[in-house]
Amino acid sequence: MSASPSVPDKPTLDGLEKRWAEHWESDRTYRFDRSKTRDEVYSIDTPPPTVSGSLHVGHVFSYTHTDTIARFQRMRGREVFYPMGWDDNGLPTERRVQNYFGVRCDPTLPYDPDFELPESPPKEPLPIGRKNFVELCLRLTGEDEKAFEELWRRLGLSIDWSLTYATIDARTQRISQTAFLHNLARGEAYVADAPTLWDVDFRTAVAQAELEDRERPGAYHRIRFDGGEGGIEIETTRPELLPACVALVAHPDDERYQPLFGAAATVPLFGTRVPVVAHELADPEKGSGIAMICTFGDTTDVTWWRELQLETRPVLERNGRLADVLWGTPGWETVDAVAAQDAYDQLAGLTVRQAQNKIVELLGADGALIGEPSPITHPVKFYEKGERPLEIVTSRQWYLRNGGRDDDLRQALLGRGAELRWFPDYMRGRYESWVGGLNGDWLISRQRFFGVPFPLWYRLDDDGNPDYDDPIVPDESSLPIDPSSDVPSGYTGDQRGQPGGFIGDPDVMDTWAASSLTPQIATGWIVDPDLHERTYPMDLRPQAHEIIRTWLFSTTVRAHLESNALPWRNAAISGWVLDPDRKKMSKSRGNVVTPMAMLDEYSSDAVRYWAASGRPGTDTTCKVDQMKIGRRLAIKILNASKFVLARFDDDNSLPSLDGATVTEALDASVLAALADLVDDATAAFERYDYARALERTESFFWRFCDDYLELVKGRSYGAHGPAAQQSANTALTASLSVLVRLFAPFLPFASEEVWSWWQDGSIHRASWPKAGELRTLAGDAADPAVFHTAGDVLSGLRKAKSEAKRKMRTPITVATVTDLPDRLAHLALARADVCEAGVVETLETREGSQLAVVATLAPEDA
RNA sequence: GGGCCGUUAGCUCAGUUGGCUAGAGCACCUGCAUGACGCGCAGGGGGUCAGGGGUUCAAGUCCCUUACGGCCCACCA
Repeated sequence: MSASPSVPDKPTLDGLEKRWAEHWESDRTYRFDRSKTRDEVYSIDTPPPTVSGSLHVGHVFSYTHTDTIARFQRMRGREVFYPMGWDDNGLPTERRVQNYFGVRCDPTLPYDPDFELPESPPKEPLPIGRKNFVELCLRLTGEDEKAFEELWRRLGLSIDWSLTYATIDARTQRISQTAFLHNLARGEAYVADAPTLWDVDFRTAVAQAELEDRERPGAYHRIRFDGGEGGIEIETTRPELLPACVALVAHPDDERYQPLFGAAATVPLFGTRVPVVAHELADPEKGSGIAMICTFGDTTDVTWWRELQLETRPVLERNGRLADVLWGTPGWETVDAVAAQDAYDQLAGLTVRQAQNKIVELLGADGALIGEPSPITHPVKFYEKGERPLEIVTSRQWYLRNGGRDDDLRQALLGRGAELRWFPDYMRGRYESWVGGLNGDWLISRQRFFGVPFPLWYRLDDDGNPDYDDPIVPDESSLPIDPSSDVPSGYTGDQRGQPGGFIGDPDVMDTWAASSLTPQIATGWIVDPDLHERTYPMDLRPQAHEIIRTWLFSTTVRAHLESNALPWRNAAISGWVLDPDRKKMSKSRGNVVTPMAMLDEYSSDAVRYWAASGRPGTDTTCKVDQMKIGRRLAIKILNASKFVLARFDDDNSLPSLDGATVTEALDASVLAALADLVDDATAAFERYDYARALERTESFFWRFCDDYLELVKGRSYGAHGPAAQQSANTALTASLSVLVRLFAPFLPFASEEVWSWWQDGSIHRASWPKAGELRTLAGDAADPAVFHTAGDVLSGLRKAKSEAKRKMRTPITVATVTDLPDRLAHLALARADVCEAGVVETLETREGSQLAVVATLAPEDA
């Protein structure tokens, strides 16, 4: 502590971010000390933001929450391991690269090391090889990542930037491929040729976790099949799949259809003979009570097809159009191949939507359509990033066991959810309902390009057909590899694609398959065992609630399979930021404010204040009012600190707190109240309730300024002699030190600024305040009630002046305070300060049932 | 269909084991140049704690129920 603080004449928030961000960087304030051992470390599994565009205010919100926790733990003495990652692989980046550069990936093309982009983007997308495409992805994400880092530094995240990773970098690829090969060796990863949900625009399979329902218009079409007595009428929303019909199904107990079970019906237009079957998933209440099963209209069709062992008649191609079909050939038997072909040829090549219109026309002409289609709206499954409804196609895909088809594993993973500490606790329910509702294993392969390749090759037989059952696996020490350019040992490059040679697996892993390993990636599993040992398993997974079913669950799966343990102990789930007010989104006020613009306008501390006011797990609206309040709070801290410190100069130096005592009851009281605050804020932080810690601290701080500073102002300048002055100054400096440290996790810039006026080193490496030390300084007799009572009485005195519309320094000739005896006793202990602050000449007290203040003001004159 | 969260002042929200007369900020109104702060200070008005029922000496707080808002899961012919 320096003897005379250097306080600026006009404290300001302007320029603090830039100045302190540079200091923290050059001083390595947030650099992780890797000599620390696991028990001394607090490690955070930072969510890697998707790098495909820009960060929005929602990112600022949740990353601030984590940063307050990081700063709290650092001040408590833990060595905080707080890396940043970039989620740059995956579809969003691919889509952006295609649009930005005017290219498309054609994985059959070879790598062109001399490739250069044309001067201007070509009209037709330029086909380029996978490696060239990936290089463009890296170029674009590299630029975004720079902008992201700048924003995070400006916001004041206490990240150690030397630890940054990306989900496409070599380390991630090596770890992802290694983990996959372990899964494969243990039988947890397997390949299957099966119906899967398919996005026809992205032309890739998608996983259950990436689905969402959207309400879409549709229509029930009532269609008559020949069969039974007078035909069988079904209702369907997908008449275009009629050529793919393989059976009709009704509930086994449905008396209307029991006579038909085992009989055959004839599909209109196409003349296919299909069986009538029974299954309990058929709902007698729905439609006509009997449904057609197609390969495949929805996931229930898949269930029926599998459980009833029905035929397969796929009509949909992977591009979402109806395939060519030769009727009368095996699998496409019909009572009239010419008529079937005639009808079908009008559908082939059409999109689903076009085919639906056409078939309605054909059915109408045929007489098989009963009545008009009746419009409905119904939920339809979409890929969360997709634009057209998902279809179901049969394809060869990699799966990872996640409990969806194995109850023992499902129970084990539910157990992991129970073991994890959730903040807020009710978020655990989302995990449980998701795991409980899984209906299949995790489909991890994607027919895309910018991702981690499957590290596998397949042998080609003499006819050039691949053997998928016995892949060629690389040595782990050679990872990462790209099977589309690397060659398996024992082969030469010119054997690629040749009979007797090999091919590489063409797919990449789902983006979640890489990001499910962030705890391993961040801590250097297999690539940096020393770091891993010091930081894993991690302490905290902070994330938003909508990715519990994806990121949180998949990370739990990977750690459970690899290490048979949780990857972290705590999960802090943050809410979302809602649009400020849709109605007010007018052009006048430039509604879509970028985070950087908000930081510019209100200051980083102000924006952090808004973010930290959002309680854990709670969705919060983006309120600039709240930022203004934060800005005022930060300015108030500067000014109050200036007030406290400005009285100390070379002649009147800062009191040392070592061995100091306070002699005045009011001073002891405020320190005791402050000790309670420290307990409260610490307990709140320990349960990840940063919002409560902030609210309590803020609330105390305003009362501290309004009441305590006013009460001791005169005394601290010597109005009651040197001993009383010393007591005030000791309490003032101790309080300031504690309050600024309590604010440090929230307002890192203003608190660091204030700290620098009178302390050495960064406040962010200073120790978190200790209630016990405050209580020792306050002494055993200290009672927070003295401060509270004195403040209440002072308010009463002010009220008298305010109601008389007189200035606050107006003298009061006689003040009479009525109150309960014990409160009068408290008042007596602070009597001189109350009179000083209220400018009271004579103070009389009377016992009563509650506080009342009557004041006679000095006459008004010139 | 199953479950979770919420509903407190005009607005945004505190109110943790039930306990004096339900709080804060914003907005509004009235004042005030005061040894830091006018981006300030002092004060004021404003609430049937969503509705109903119950437990209790005592309920914003616990239980039941209804309504509304949001979310998760399941179903989706």
